Amino acid sequence: MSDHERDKPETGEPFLADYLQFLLATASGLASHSFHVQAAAAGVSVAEWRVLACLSDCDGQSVTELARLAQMEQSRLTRVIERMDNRGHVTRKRCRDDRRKVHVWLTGQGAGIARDLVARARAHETEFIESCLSPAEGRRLKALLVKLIERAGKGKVHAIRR
Amino acid sequence: MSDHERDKPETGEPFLADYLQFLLATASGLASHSFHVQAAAAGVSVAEWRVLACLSDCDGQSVTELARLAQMEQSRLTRVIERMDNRGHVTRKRCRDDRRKVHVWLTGQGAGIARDLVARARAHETEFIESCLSPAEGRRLKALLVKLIERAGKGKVHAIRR
DNA sequence: CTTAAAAAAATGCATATTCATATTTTTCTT
DNA sequence: AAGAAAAATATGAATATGCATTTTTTTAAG
Repeated sequence: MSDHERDKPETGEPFLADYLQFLLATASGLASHSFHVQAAAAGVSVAEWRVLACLSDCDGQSVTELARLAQMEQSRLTRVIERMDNRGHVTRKRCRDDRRKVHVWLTGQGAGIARDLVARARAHETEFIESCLSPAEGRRLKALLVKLIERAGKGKVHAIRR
Repeated sequence: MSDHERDKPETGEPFLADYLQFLLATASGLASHSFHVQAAAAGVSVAEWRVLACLSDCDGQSVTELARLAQMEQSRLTRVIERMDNRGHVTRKRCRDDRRKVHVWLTGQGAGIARDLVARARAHETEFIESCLSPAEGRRLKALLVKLIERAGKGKVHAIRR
C-alpha cells in the first residue's frame, strides 16, 4: 500500500459502491468496451456505431430524434453524420413536410456495415452476459432497465419501435 | 410520420430495445443527466465530478487507478487533474516507493466541493429511483449491477473499498 | 550485475466536441 | 394575417480529447 494513507477515514459512508449512477456507468463501460474495440478495428467510432445501430433499427430518423436516441448533443451529431455522409455511409434529405427537419438514411454500404456490426454486437452481448450473469439474471436486469427507461425517459425505448 | 418511409422492413428483429449495452448506456444517461446539470451549474464538469467522487471515496489514488475507476483514458485524466490542480481542487505527489506513480489528493477546497456534490448526488439518486422504480426493484437492480461489475470487471466495485 | 522489457505518467499534434449563436421554417397569439 | 415565439439544423471558435510517442523508473532475465 506504500506510504500514502489511502484509507484515512473519509467523512461518512462509502459512496460509489452503492451509488446507482456510478454502477450504471461502470456496468455500461464494462459491457461495451470490448465491442467498441471491435468496432474501432472495423473503422467505426463509438459515435458512428450508435448512429448505425439506431438507423438500422429505424431508418430515416431526423437529426433531433437520432440525437435523443443515440444520447448525443445535437451539434455533435450533425458533424458525426456529416462525416458519415462524406464516407458514403448515410444520406440526408430535408423533410418535405417540415423543411426545418433533416432525415437520415443508411446507404447500401452503410446498411451493410450496420448489419455486420449488429450481428457482432448480438454475439458480443450473449457472450458478455454469459460471462457474468445467469440467463435469468440477464433477463431480470434487462427488464428492470427497460422499466427504468420507460418511466424516466418517458418511453424512450418504445420510441424506437414507432 | 410524413412522406418518409420510416418503417421499411429493416432486416431482422428490432435490435436496440433488447440490447443490454444500449439499455445500460441509455439508463446511465437518463439517471445521470439532471445531476450533471446541477454539477455544471456548480462549475464542475462530468469528468471533474467523477474524479471528485472517486477521491472522496478513496483519497490518494494513483493516476492509473483513478483512470480505471473513473472510466477515463489515462492522458485525458492527466489533463483533467492538471486543471483541477490549477484550480486548487486537488494536489499531486510523486510516490516515494515507486517514483513512476503520481498520487492525487483532494485539497481542503476540493474536499468541500466533493462533500457538497456527494450529498446532492445521494439526494438525486433517491429522488430518481423513486421516480421510476419501487424500492425493492431499486435494490435488485443495484445488486445485479454489482454482480455484473464484480464478474466482468474483476472486482472493480470492491477495488474502491481497499 | 547488466541489459532488456514493462509500467506509469506526460506531451505534441491532429481531430473531435462543446457552447453560444445564426439561419431557416413552422407554430402560436391576438 | 402579421408578428412573436418556438423548433430544427448548422456553424464559428475556444477547448477538450485520443492516439502515438517520449521520458523516467522499476522489474525481470540471462
